[in-house]
Amino acid sequence: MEKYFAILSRCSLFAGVGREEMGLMLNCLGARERDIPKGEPVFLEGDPAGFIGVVLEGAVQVVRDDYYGTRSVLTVVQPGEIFGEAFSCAGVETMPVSAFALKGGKVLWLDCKRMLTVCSNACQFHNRMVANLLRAVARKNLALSRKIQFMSQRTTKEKIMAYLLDQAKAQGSSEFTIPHDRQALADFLGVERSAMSAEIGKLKRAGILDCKGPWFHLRDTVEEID
Amino acid sequence: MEKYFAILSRCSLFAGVGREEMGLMLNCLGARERDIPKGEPVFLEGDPAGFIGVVLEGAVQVVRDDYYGTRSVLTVVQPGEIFGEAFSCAGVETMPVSAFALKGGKVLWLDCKRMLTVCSNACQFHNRMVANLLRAVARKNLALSRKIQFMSQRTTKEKIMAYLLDQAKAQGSSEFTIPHDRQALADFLGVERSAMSAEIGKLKRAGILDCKGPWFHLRDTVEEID
DNA sequence: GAAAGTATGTTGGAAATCCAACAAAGGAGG
DNA sequence: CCTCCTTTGTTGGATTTCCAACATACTTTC
Repeated sequence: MEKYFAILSRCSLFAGVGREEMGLMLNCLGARERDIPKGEPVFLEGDPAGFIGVVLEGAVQVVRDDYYGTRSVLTVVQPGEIFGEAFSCAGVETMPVSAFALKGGKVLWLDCKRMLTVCSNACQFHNRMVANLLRAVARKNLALSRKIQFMSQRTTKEKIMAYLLDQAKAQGSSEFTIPHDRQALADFLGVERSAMSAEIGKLKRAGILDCKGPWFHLRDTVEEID
Repeated sequence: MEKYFAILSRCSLFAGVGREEMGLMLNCLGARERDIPKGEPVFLEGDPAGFIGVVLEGAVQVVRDDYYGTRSVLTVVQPGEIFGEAFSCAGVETMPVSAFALKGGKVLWLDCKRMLTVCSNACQFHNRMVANLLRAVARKNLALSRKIQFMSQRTTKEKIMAYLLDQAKAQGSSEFTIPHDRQALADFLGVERSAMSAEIGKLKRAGILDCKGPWFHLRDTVEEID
């Protein structure tokens, strides 16, 4: 566990927690590590809720598949970020979504009930952690609002551009990489992969952007798009 | 303030708070009441964040308008429910959305910073309130996830049905009323009002549902839709 | 380095959406 | 009761998306 202190100290949940307290708190929260091979489920729809997951290595994709098999990508969770916390904090019995490892990696499982119940060991940190958790859940809320903003756009092109402009702003540069492959980006924006691919092609030919794989560059020329 | 105790005691924020503590807490949170006439803004995009609003009477619609004037309805807040909490708890400076009063009504403003800072008067309730707040933010998270689930459907008809099935489940009956008019429902689902209207017409003729204004009835016949 | 498998780009026709404009149905106010 | 105004339903053409199928990289594996 000690080797992941660098990751965990960047985790919003442990903001302001020192190395020595970290160990106590992880113990208090019933932390256990688990390896997930690439492509394998981290948890599945219907699994009992009540946990908070922390990505230590790799990346985790949270998805919801409907009756027809249409997949909706809710979010991609990177090392140091958490998942499952909203469902657990809301008090639902079972998870309404599934999650899969994009790359092989490690996740840390924390018991949400222990987090919300006052403990005897590290109470001075407990309140801080609940405040951290509150902030983390609120931020995830903002992320969902942004996703809704993208999906609210009328055309595929507008959805793509809204997402890319947001990414450029978030990463502070007109050059950036995204955490989705093309299929996942389409599932994230709620559009067809092939149609999206065609629109990206148009945007490239129009000189609006350049891209190669996960790398994008938004040009600052503002011209008419075909 | 006293006259709204019935409403406030049903507010998730004050779960488990008695009548006498309520007054202390409201004072502690810097609560102030405000009347909003029908159609007027409750707050506007760009206004400073840091507050939590509680609807006492009427209803508040939270929206986001993009460059082109396309409106996206994020949520409708009913009496006893709260709004603005996610943005304030996430620590953003200014509100990224606007809100308008659907009917004339009253809202209560609470200072979010005071809620997150330990006070001297009612500390035993303070921790409970932070826990309540966490649960409320997490639940709003679920509501956003459900909205995304509706919007992820490919066709307008599927979006409508997904929403109506969810409402029927939430209200525990195949007959129910929705808090949106047709334009707002379209803005909520991210579709065109006229196209939605046409699809609802088809569903009625197909015997899938019946509706009149905000009232809907989902029939349990499962037949092919034209 | 060849082969198999995966990811991405491209295309064409069918289907659905968008948009604008109008018709019809209600409600509010005089 | 009438008029004005808002909301809801309807229609048709232009646009866009969806879907399936295929072509072309790029990766991985042996």
